[in-house]
Amino acid sequence: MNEHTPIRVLLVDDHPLVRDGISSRLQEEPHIEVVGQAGNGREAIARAHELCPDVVLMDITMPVMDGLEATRRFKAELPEVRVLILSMHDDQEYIVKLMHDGANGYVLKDVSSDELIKAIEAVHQGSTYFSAGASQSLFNNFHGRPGGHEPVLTRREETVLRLIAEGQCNKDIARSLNISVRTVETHRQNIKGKLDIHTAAGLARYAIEHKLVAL
Amino acid sequence: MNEHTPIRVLLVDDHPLVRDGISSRLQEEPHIEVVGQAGNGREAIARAHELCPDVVLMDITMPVMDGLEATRRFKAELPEVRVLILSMHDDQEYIVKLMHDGANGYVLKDVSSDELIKAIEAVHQGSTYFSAGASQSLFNNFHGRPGGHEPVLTRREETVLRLIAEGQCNKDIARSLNISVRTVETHRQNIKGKLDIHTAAGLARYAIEHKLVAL
DNA sequence: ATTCAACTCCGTATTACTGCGTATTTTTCC
DNA sequence: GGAAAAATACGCAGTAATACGGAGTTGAAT
Repeated sequence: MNEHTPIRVLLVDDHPLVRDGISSRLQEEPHIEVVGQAGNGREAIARAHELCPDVVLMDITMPVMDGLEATRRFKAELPEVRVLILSMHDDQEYIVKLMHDGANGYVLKDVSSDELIKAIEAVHQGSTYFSAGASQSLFNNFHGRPGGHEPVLTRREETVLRLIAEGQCNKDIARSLNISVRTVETHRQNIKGKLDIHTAAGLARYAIEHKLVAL
Repeated sequence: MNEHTPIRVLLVDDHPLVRDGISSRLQEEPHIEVVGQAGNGREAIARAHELCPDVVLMDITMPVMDGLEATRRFKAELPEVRVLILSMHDDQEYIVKLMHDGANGYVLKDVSSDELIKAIEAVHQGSTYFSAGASQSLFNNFHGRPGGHEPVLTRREETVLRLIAEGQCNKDIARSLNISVRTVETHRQNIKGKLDIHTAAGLARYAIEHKLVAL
């Protein structure tokens, strides 16, 4: 990297304390300059237009506009800006979506600040950076199970699962979907078989975890 | 506060990056010294025994041992240590529980680092500190509903609910808690009565919604 | 036209859970 | 120390869900 012009970083996280902290740590590095901060995606884009940062270090979960949407906007409006995602969640689904939307790297919040700095340098140079946990996830997802070990539910099964997770009993579900209770039972059985989950509560948990239902 | 002996702070958060950041920021204050860090509650207690910090700055959600349990342990084993909770969630239930367990303050992660420093100073002096959002919550909780329309589960019921939401069946729960299946059934019954929820899936949903279980 | 997966429905036997009741022992609190 | 709340335990009739099994229909693949 160029020692004479520091890497200009825009910090985006909805927690000022976390921003302040990371900012404070990054300022210790002479070749990195935190040129601004933002508390959500919309702010981030506005500030980026003013500040022309090299790298945007962005959290995913934020109010107003989250990291996913913001990444899309960045790639549309300011494609020259490198987007480095900083997330708490080692979540394949997120990672895949984000990379698809043009993010240049993904770093878990449980890395050291040294590794974060390496990541910033890497994406600034044009590389793509994944922290250890994240790349592991991706690898598993793409290569580990070609057929997809993730049991995939059919559309109908997913619908039924959603209703179960909403707290409806089989009778209610049958009425909702205009099918017989027996059919609902069969779906339920098949779902449990596929997911290897054997209680209704477990199914609800699964559904929420996989974002089939909102809370 | 005494300018000659800095406030000794132990930083507890499961994200090294967040720890590093906050640590870096706190070190800028001459009257505060970060004497150590820990990644979960158990580590925190071990380190506290070695380091004798004045203030423990602790996250709630952590692996191995979370902030709630850790706070209880601190108050039992090291009552002279002041515990300042640092949380992302402006959640009445958490706050009430924590204060009951002896925490000395509660700061949301969306405060500025300046306010965090004030909070550390306050609890070190023996005061109790709430960040703006948190105290607002408490106020609402105590005054808004005198009778308390929110159905409150007992500790045991909460435990049972947690296990249900984790997908265990009554038999498993009974074994886990060393009580009879009938008793679990009774708890389940009482929980459903209090919450007016009538399916296991609904209970799981409730538990997740109210952060009794992690996903 | 055949094949396949998804969706639908059912029988039977078993197990799990519900709803309602009661009762004893701890804990907690004043 | 005594009242109140919580936790524990049990009975029992009834309902819901599970775990097996089998089977007919439909629509898309092509």
